[in-house]
Amino acid sequence: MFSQSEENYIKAIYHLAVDSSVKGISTNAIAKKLATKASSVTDMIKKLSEKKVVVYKKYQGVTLTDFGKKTATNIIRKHRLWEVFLVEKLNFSWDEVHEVAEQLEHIKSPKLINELDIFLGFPKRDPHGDPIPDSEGNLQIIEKSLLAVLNKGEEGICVGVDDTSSEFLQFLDKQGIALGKRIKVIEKEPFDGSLLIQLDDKELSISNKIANNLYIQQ
Amino acid sequence: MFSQSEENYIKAIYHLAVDSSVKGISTNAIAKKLATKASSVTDMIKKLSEKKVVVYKKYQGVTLTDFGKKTATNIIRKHRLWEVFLVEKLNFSWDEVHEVAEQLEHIKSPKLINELDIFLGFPKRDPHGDPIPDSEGNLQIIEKSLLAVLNKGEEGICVGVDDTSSEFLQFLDKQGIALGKRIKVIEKEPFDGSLLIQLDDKELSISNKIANNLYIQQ
DNA sequence: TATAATTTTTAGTCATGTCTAAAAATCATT
DNA sequence: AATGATTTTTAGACATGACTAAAAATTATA
Repeated sequence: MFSQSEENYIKAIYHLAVDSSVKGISTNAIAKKLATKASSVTDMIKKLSEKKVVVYKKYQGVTLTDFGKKTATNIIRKHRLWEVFLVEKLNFSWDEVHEVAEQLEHIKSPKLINELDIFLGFPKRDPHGDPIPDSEGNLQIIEKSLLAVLNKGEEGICVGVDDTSSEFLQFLDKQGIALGKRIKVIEKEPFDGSLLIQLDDKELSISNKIANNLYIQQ
Repeated sequence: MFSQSEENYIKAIYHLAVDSSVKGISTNAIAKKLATKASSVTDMIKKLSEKKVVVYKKYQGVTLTDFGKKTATNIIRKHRLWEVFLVEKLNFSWDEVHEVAEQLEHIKSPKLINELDIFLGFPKRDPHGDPIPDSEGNLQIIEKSLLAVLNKGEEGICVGVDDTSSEFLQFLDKQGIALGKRIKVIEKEPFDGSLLIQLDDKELSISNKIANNLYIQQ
């Protein structure tokens, strides 16, 4: 069993490893992600290393063991299932769920999470479009691309977001952009990278920054 | 905001105060309830006293302030709503809910608990028959009596249990005794206080110990 | 390849919440 | 009221997880 603190470190290391694709995750990167100090990270890493969650060599960064990865995906599974519950059953909007799911993900009860999965009908994605690992910790990989890489005339379905800040998610709500929506690139502005897109029956101009935070499945 | 530990102490003091009806709750009683040592209790009590949750005078025991009582009923509200959720939505049996609800009750999110209340249809009782406080912390008092005090020929509806141990609850399940069931006393055995009761269409003999842990509404 | 800059680790401290052992206060008994 | 038993508190220690400041190692730069 892991403490909440340990679980937060495991999750942070997993996420950093996934989207940095570097072997060793640096102490500083973890510290930044968890808004803590590098010295605290070193301490925790030593403990996680003793518990066989990570492989650690001084000054070399850390890597999750298979056991560590499994632990991480289990926490992520819980986090994402709770997010689905909050949005679908308790009327949370997608920008409100994260903070509460951060707490709920630490509840210890295998029965709880499996029954929740059943109750929700085995959802495959969380409200931000991220895949939910199965109870074995397997996570389906989704081929997706940033809206920003589409060329004029191409289109796709909105399947996820990169940035999950409240500001961004509320902006998307306001513009009517949601998971499952079909988006077509009408025009690409070379000057600032902004896009003119078609959404439902209306045309909409969105900045390059927005287009770099929206995932599309073609 | 209170830590989980603080919340557990507040809840323990509240429960002890309710069913002991003595002014000051003793250090030893709290220690026993929380399976901790008296010295730890003294330490925590000092902290809670500084936070205006309890009134404390050395060697005199503690009493919850109004603020403390409100805090306690709020935690109990969360605990019992989660119990309802687990039983009604996630197929938990009433002897399985306590441990998980002990964890869930510490989740901090007013929206979460109010939406959960709505989602469950504003339940008035938890799976053990205990009343659920409203969002103001008000708790309806239910006039109920122990099955053991009924006389021969009297009857009532099962509205709650005193003992909530797995053994007891599983025993009740096995015997077909559940909340809402009508129970009639057919015979009272003076020798050992056991009862012959009518439940549905069958007669059943139960011990005095059982009868002293079942609440009836006449 | 030295030196500077950065990163990482170590050493020591602190807060929380626990414990044991001993001292102090209260309660019970005669 | 005095003695003994019990309860409660105090004092000091420990584990967890955080921090600061300084030392050590690595990386970057000249």
